[in-house]
Amino acid sequence: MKPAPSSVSFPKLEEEVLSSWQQDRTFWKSMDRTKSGKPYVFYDGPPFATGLPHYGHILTSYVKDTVPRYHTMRGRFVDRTWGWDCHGLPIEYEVEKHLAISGKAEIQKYGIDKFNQKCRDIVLGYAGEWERVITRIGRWVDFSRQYKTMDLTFMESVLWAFSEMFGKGLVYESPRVVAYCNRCMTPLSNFETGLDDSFRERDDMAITVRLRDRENPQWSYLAWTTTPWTLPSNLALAVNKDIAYALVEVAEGDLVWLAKDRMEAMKKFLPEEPRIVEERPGSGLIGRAYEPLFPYAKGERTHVILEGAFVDTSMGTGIVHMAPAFGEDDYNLCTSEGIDLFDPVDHQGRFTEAAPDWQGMGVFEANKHIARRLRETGALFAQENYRHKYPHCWRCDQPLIYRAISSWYVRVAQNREALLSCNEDINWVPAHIGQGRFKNWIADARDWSVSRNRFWGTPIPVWRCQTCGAVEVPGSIAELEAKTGTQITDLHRPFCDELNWKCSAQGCSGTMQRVPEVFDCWFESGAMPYGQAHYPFENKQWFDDNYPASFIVEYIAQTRGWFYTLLVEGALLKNQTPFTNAICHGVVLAEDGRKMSKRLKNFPDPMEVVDKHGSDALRIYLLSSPVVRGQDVRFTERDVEEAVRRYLIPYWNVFHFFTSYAALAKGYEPSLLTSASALPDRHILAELERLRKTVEAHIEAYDLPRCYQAILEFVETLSGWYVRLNRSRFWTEEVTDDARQAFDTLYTVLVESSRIFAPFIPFAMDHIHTHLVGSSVHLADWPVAQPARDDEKLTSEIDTVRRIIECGRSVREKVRINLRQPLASIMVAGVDKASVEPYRALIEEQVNVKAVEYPEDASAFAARVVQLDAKSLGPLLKGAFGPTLAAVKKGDYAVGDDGALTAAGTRVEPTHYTVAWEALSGDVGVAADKGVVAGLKLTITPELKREGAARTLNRLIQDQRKKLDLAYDQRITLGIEADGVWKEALEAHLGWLTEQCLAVGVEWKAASPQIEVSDDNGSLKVEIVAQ
RNA sequence: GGGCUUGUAGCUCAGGUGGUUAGAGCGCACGCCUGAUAAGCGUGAGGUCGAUAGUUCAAGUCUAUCCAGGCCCA
Repeated sequence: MKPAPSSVSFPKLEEEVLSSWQQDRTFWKSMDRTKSGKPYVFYDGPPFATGLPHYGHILTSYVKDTVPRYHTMRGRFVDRTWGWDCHGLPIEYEVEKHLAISGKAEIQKYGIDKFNQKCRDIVLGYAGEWERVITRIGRWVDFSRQYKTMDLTFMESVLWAFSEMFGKGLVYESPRVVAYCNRCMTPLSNFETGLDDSFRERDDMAITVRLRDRENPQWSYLAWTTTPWTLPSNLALAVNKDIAYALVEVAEGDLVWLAKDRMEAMKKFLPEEPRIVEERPGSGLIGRAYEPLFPYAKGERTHVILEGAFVDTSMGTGIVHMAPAFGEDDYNLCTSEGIDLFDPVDHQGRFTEAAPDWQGMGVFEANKHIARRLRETGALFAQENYRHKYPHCWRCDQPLIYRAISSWYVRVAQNREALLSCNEDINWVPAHIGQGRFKNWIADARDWSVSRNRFWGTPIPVWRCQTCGAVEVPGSIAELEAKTGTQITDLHRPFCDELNWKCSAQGCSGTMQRVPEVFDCWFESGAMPYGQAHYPFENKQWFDDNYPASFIVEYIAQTRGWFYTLLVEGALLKNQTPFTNAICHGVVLAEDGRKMSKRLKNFPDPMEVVDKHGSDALRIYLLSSPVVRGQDVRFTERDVEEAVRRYLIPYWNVFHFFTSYAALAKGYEPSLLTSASALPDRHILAELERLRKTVEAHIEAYDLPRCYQAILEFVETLSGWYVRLNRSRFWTEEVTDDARQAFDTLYTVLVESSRIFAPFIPFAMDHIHTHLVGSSVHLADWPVAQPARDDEKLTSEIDTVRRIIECGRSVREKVRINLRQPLASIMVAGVDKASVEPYRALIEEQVNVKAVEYPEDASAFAARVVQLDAKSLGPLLKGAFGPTLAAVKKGDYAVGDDGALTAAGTRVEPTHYTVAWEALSGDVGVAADKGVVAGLKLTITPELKREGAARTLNRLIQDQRKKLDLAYDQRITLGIEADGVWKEALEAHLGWLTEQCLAVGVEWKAASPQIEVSDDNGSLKVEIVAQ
């Protein structure tokens, strides 16, 4: 056994372990040795490679590494392939920036083929950086078999998924109101409009218009809007049936309706003392028809008052103008009422010939012209400036509009029950996600718009006959090739757009042409289980055998993202949840509690933290924090350092201790043992067994913080208790039976605990395990259960002994009697003598007392306290329990001959109380801890005083030896001049002292002393001469 | 406005099924260096458990309301 260095740089150690992993192909070996094991399937959500990995990715990666490492050690085959998300607007935006172009028109002018090629060129731009970072932090994942969402095989599986859904009648095309950028000529996803800064203050013109009732020319309805340009598209008004509306006289014979609650807000446009002619609830207005403001829109059921539950009185007039082409509520309400859209605005946001008065005019420009026209016709009731938050395009900064755009939908809403039932099969960590946020989200899931009017993505595989409108949705490349007779090597636009074939409808000679849209990249990530396996074109059996996955992990926002899209596609395609366990982690915030921001530089670079403290420390810090329970965490470098100090260093020191002394012990060859006979050895093995059980239970429940807590407690017991107390057993060159057992015990504990720690602290544990055993810990099996090591009695006895010792230390600290000063005895109460007695010598040594006593009558240092058994007595006594407890606490009770206790007039049977002890208050010589009371006899007899002085003298000499830089085995002679207690101490303990400090001779003269003391003990001079 | 979530020591956090005296680390104070470890060890001070009301013999824990923060939805 080679001795390990006493200290180590963990980042450097990690680099060495990394290179050994690389050299020995350790990851591949671990896959190889489990390849016949039962698969443990985990799905890896693909990230975009357009930016560098940040703490969130690193956190997710740690979880994605730790859990599979554990299951690998349990013999499961955990395939881990990397994936990349390649498609979508973020990539397109990067390319637009790069090419200095913006918007669909410019992209089309530039050429879709060239544009998409650029996307392909940059999409893996940071892939190398990612691989470097992921590798450095110690995540094992196969980069050589990575899947990409832009692979032909992946895209084919996406086609299959969509076509499958189409075949089940789960797909339809429909307009929907979305945020739209006139300049980029594309809708924006809610992800994009949700970006910081996209909602900004903007001043708009808010106008209130009057719309005249068709039957009663005296009546008008007041409607308020901040988008006058939508008024030419007005098709209806909406009121809330429960709100009170007032008919107010504004001039002779001129009556207007508005919500009564809004009169105050509108008062400057109303007469000073408005006369309410009539009041009605909204239900009394529903169905009335009014005169259109503009003559453009024609329709049968248009220009009537509808009921809108969304109408409230927080702004406007309580009567809402409905332009179904330009508002979500408007659209939903009007379509449900059978009113068709009227959309006189083109893709660039300009009025078309459908609104001839404004044709060619941009909508924002049109606002003031429309207002002027309305003023001229008398329809303008009021006009104000209105400052509000308004969404802007995050790319070109133009204000967005809301408009109905045709889109392809997956029917989610009508399948909510299926989603909910799938959700019941998922174990969520934390559990509230599954019953709260996620469940609520799917409980009112809406149909999912899966198409985007863009370029870089998997094409929506819908071909439509240009003549008769027939639709075909091919679900495979083979099908497409058969129809077109061309070989397909790329499905991206524009190649897929060029694929046509003759319509097969009877009597139709039209051409089947693909619709222009591509998929929302979320549809592709939700199809990841199929795409990565190229299901069902390949790996069909494997997939069917291994669906659903056991485990996935992502951050909490993905309840609306990947968690959701996976579930939707799994439920619709497989009628089964795609994953059965999900860890939902929180967000890593900056130390100041805000989001991490590169601009603010409020966080340290992750790789610098890794270089400084190591990846193990970062992993420990993150995975032991509440962030893996779905809460947010404020990143603190201090706490990463703390992980090094609390976990790594103490464990390393134990390792160093073992290897150093094992190297000195002649002929010692370490071997693993299953059990030991010596008490301390049995104890630490019992603790080891408990550790294994605890960690196993928690990791199986996907509770990572509790695993780390168990690890920490074990490290503390091993280092602070077992090694500290058993050191002397290892100081031997001769390997006695006891020494061998101590060595083998510690060896066993180190080997097995390093295996238990391995998934959680993979670098350091591999180094240590390899040093001890000669092979990687990640190629080892998880330790098997050792029920024989279990010993609850022993562990609880040791707990008591530790308490006694701590009480002793506490007393000494309080009364300022140094541990070097021996005392006569420690008196103990509140413990079972028989279970403590075996540890008598240990207590005496640790507390530095001559005896341990268990006085029959402990009243000298401890007070009797009766402890009522609240759990059994409470329900029995009910209301009498409180007073009884209070009386007992005051000491106001009596115990009868039969052992029954009476307090506050209540009789308590002996089975309902126990007697414990607490420290006698005011006695400084006593300390108590959880029922254990210990008192020290503080009287220092002259004899004890001499012994204490001798020990102090020894310390002084040893101190001086060190100052003189003497070797451990350097012999010395002492020159001493002493009087008082010092002298007495020397007389009594000279033999002991010379032995302790390796003195071969003593002279009672100190000509040039290095030590000079003068205190209560007298005066002392000591001279040390090396021999 | 609705949903979820958090509120426990100066700071960061633990606290199955209600039970008498609420725990840990950091920080702070004090003490301890010859035998694995000063990147260490020990001891101690520090808390009306966000507020109020309720249920109960008994509430940090259960219920309701409110206050404050976070995330999401509208």
